[in-house]
Amino acid sequence: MSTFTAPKGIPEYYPPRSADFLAVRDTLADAARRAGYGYIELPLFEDTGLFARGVGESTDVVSKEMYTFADQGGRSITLRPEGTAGVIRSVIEHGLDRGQLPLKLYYSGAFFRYERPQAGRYRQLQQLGVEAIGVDDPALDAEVIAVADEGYRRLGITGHRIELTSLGDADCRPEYRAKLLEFLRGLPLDEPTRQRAELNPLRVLDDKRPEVREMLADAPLMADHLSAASKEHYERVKTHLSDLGVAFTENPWLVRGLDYYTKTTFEFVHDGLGAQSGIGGGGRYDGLMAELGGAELSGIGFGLGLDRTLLACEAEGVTPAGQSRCEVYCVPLGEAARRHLVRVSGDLRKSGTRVEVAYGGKGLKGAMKSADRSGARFALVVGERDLESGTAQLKDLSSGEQRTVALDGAADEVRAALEASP
RNA sequence: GUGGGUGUAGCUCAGGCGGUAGAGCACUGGGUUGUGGUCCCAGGAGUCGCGGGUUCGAAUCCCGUCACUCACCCCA
Repeated sequence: MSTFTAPKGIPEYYPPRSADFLAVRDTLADAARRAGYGYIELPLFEDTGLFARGVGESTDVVSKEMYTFADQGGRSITLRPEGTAGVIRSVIEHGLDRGQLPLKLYYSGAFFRYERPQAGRYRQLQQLGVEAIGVDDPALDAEVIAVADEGYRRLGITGHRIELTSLGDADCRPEYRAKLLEFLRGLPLDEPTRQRAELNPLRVLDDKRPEVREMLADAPLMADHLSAASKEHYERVKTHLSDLGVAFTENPWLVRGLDYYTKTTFEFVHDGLGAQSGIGGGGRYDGLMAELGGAELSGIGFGLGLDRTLLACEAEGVTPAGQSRCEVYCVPLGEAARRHLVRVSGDLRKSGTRVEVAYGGKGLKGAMKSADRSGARFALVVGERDLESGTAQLKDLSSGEQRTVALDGAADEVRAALEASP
């Protein structure tokens, strides 16, 4: 065992798996870009107050899961536990909402939560998120959900499902919330759950313990208490999703851990990751912008867990990283041959060909083995006899066929061979 | 914060009635003086998590400790 180990609960990705991880990020980002979302790069840490205010003091995330510390100047700093608060802060700070709306942004990177790690749950997690700000149009809600669905589709996974509900708005939520709280107070709940109910009764609905679920069977649901406007909004989201061909299931028990969500709320779930089945989630937030000192604008967005999405891919046997790392593997025998092949490899790379060279004192047999493992389609071999005749051996690694080509035109021969057999 | 499981080679693991370690994969070399994928042979590689105890002797039994892991709460 080495002297130093990685901090607890942090996944590390290295070859070959890191290629799939990168492909997950790239593919999901591509889906966002194709729908018109522009990239925003944000700090990994913010003023602690931003999350306390934006995410909500009553959430577990803020109350017990934040990495908070004082910097050299005595400021209270927190490693970001989620993405939306930072995006909104930046939008307000730079007046990004003063142009055409909706403002459509996406971000990707690391987030931090101090929790006990388990399968698919890490202290440093990777997310890709999207925010569409300034327009409260149900069609936009549908677009956001469709972007995630499209990303998953492009990755090649099929085992995910979309759970959808509405959390209501400022007109109907308070009334429902009071009703739910009243119901919960009549239940023989344990003390921590009781406290959670007082803080935010909605979150109790998410409890997974069977005995609690049983007690909750007759709980009042938001879906039955939506205002006319909220209901209309929700119905139109569903209609647009159907028009987009995005399948979803309604789950009236769905609640989210972050306080700012209103109206449309959704979660992407996948079986086969272990107990943590959520691979992404999001929703609309009506009051967040104003809460953080901005205009009275609503927004909608999602956060997709890259680590968990990779696990989902692996559970389905999907490998997002398509192309092999190498197309041509150069095998020089001796220093003189190496000099020629290094030159050829440079030539090939300049034209965009993925090429590797056998370095060090590797024997021919060992070099050919490396060629095989590299996934290359061709090996280009140059030895003493080739140098004398100014030739190289171009071998097709799948068929085993080998032919002699001129060393001078080797790069062109390789390019032609790659074109001829795609 | 609570509960279960596991710590032996780079990786996945076997061994475990106490007698100072094994397999497969990977890596290196050879069988093939210049040709990979299959096969055969050989090689390098481990303070058996750490500390203490019992014992002539501990990877094995006992105690402690740390780490990892799964699950609860909660979340991506």
